[in-house]
Amino acid sequence: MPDARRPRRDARDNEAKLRAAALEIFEDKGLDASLESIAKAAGVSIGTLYNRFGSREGLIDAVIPDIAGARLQTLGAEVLAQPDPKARLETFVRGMIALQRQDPALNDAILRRYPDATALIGICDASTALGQDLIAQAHDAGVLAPEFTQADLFHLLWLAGIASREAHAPNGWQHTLTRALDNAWT
Amino acid sequence: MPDARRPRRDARDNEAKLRAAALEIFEDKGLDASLESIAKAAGVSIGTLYNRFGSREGLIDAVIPDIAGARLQTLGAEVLAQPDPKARLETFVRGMIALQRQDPALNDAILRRYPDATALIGICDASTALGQDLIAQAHDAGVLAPEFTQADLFHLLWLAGIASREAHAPNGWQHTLTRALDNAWT
DNA sequence: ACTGAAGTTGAGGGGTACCTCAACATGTGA
DNA sequence: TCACATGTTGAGGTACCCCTCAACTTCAGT
Repeated sequence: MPDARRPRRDARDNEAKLRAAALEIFEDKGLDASLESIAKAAGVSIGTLYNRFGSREGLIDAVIPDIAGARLQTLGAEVLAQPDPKARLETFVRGMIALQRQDPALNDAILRRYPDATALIGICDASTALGQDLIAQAHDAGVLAPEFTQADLFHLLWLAGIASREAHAPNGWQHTLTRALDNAWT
Repeated sequence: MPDARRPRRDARDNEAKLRAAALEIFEDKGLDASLESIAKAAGVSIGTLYNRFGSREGLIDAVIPDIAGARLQTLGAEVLAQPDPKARLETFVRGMIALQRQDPALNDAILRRYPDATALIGICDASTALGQDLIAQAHDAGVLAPEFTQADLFHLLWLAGIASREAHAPNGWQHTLTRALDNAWT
């Protein structure tokens, strides 16, 4: 009787191949990339993808939280390295927009397009919490207008997210969004 | 021999039914609505739709320019009724955003998602030209920061457009965008 | 080597949408 | 009335994509 607890080696190999292919394709095309294209890129059948990960959300959660967590942690460190609340909030906003622009997968994550990818959502919630902290600190320091709330921050990043998703996006919209932030400092 | 120049009555009737259905569905779902759903709503086969209009662009051009032209003309009149360049530009921006929000078809038009719908594009170009005039007048009057260019106006309205297209859009993003405009007055 | 559990496969059923075209229907002038 | 130009129809081909499952293959313990 085979050991019921360890997966077979071919299963582990296929899982690894699928993870690698999924990471590449998700980062290139976004989290709504065709699962069949991922299976094909992994050199494995679509049935195996479903065997290993169960669903798109399962695959997302197996692949994206690591990279998303690392990126957000890096940004968090940059933010904390700033000398004052204003610089911290500004670094956070610009950093988030940059992440959204350069990585369709992370952008979809931040937009919460797959709410059932619970591990990923958890990481995004952490970044939202960081944003709220930074808003509160800026308010406490008196450098941010009281009318600029966490909802405004949310809308700013949400706009950046959907703008980033547009294939034929014009350049320069970031300027328009950060202008909105510029207007909020006291 | 039948008169070669006048279409048959059933053809005209079907065309009218298709126009009515297309207008309703385009305004409800946007210009990318399923053509089959339009044919079905018109009580006509999909083949007839293609017979009468040739393509999605043909149907769009047969149906949308009228309504789009009327709406933009109304907005233009409102704009001209304003007493000063600043109020005119602000009325224009808020009016455009309102149009984009309330009518998915007009929004798709303004985003130029169907560049081959030439009649419609012509009308949108006219509204762009109006925007440019208003920017220039505001600059001349010295009420608008020189750094706020027509490109900024374009980005503002483009962001409003793509935000309006999101089905699960949060409310309040308009505030974020108009904050960007607020920041541009001298 | 053998065997049974574990794993893989990919055709196939379901769905959406586009567009075509051969067969059929009808309006209209003579 | 009738012929035929004009017009309608919708099944069917194409192209995506999702997800399943019965048949097949392979791993690994004995």
